[in-house]
Amino acid sequence: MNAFYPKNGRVILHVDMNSFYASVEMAYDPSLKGKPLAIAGNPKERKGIIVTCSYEARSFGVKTTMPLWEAKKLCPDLIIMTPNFDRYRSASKGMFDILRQYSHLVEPVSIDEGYIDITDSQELGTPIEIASSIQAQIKSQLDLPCSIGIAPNKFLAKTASDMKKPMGITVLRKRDIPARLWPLPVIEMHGVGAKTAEKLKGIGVETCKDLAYANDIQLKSLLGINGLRLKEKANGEDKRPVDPDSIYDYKSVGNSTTLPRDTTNQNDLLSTIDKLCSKVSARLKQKDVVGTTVQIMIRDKFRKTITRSRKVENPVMNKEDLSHYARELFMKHWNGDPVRLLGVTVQDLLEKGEATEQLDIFSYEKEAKKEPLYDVLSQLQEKFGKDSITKGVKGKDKKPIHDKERDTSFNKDFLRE
DNA sequence: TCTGGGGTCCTAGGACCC
DNA sequence: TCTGGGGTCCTAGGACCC
Repeated sequence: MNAFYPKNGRVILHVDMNSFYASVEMAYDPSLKGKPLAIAGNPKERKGIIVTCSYEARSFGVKTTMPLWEAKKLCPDLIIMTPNFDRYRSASKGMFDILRQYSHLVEPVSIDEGYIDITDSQELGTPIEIASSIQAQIKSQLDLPCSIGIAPNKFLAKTASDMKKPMGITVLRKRDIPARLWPLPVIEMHGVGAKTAEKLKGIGVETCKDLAYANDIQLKSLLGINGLRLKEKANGEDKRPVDPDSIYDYKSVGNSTTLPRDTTNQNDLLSTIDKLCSKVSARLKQKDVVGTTVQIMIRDKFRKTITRSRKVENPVMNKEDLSHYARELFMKHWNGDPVRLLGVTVQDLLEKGEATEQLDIFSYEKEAKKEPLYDVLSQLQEKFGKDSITKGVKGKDKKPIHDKERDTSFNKDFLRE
């Protein structure tokens, strides 16, 4: 029995890579080390915002999501690179491979951060020894810095990893909460943004301590179920398990793009929709999933954004079907104003195997008639009623799609750190 | 001369059903 | 002749995160 582990309860680490994209570029080209570096999109395509920047750049006041021109004003010597996602994905895989050497309970939450449940890893050392070893290994093998939080649950571990950057290791125990969590303003909490912080201020809640003692009824009416969850977290309570399979549980797959300039040209807009559909379709195929809801997104020059979606009778995966629905939605809902951004997303995903299984009982018709599946299905729907066909592929009959054969590589394609 | 792109989760109203 | 109380599904929007 290791005295550093609790008799009951868990030990969770949260590993957070420091300014990940910028650090990967520095590892790739060490001459960049020590210099103000930013990863940003191309301003000529109106994508010139800072995605990540090095600590040297941050010392000039450069921040994530800041427009490039503003960053340059603050830091004229800023080195700017466009993202190399393949490098980041590969570094990410290396990082998670290292984490899995310490426990099989590793849950990636984004390309550059994840949780590890080391409750049953006592033979490897104390929690601090394990964290130090992970940090040292990531540094020596990948030349990348990270911060690690050690705590009895995910929320506290995440909070702890934020407390010391870069290359920090921070323990946050239950008994540390009054001194270390409660003084923080609520906006520092994971899950509290500007809007929620403003609402909370309205009922006199400004610090995490205020939140920890806030009135349940008031919180519920102000923020819904999330208000009560936030209060639990402010009290250091969080029962969510570390789930290694959560990355296989896709809810939606989508792509969007800001156009080089606002346009009302219908041909250009439709061909952009087609391109987005091709990308989404390729990703659906790669994940081997289909979806039953198609959604488009249209943003205008005032950045006002609308989404329009429809449930489709038959699961879509290929780009022709997807384009058909996406174009239809666009033509039905576009008001003719100049468009800044377009997006296409497929939701209500199912494993492809499962969806075809549901349809297999009708396959003799498909074979006999040699017609596209959707035509056959619409006929069957007329014959048997809508429910007889659609029930099996939607709603509660659907199984979550994480029962896949385990692929240990990190394959959720996040774009940002 | 501004504000990207990938997601998740929650809410709320209306349709519809029993 | 004026109307309840469940529930689910669909759609749209919003808050938040990295």
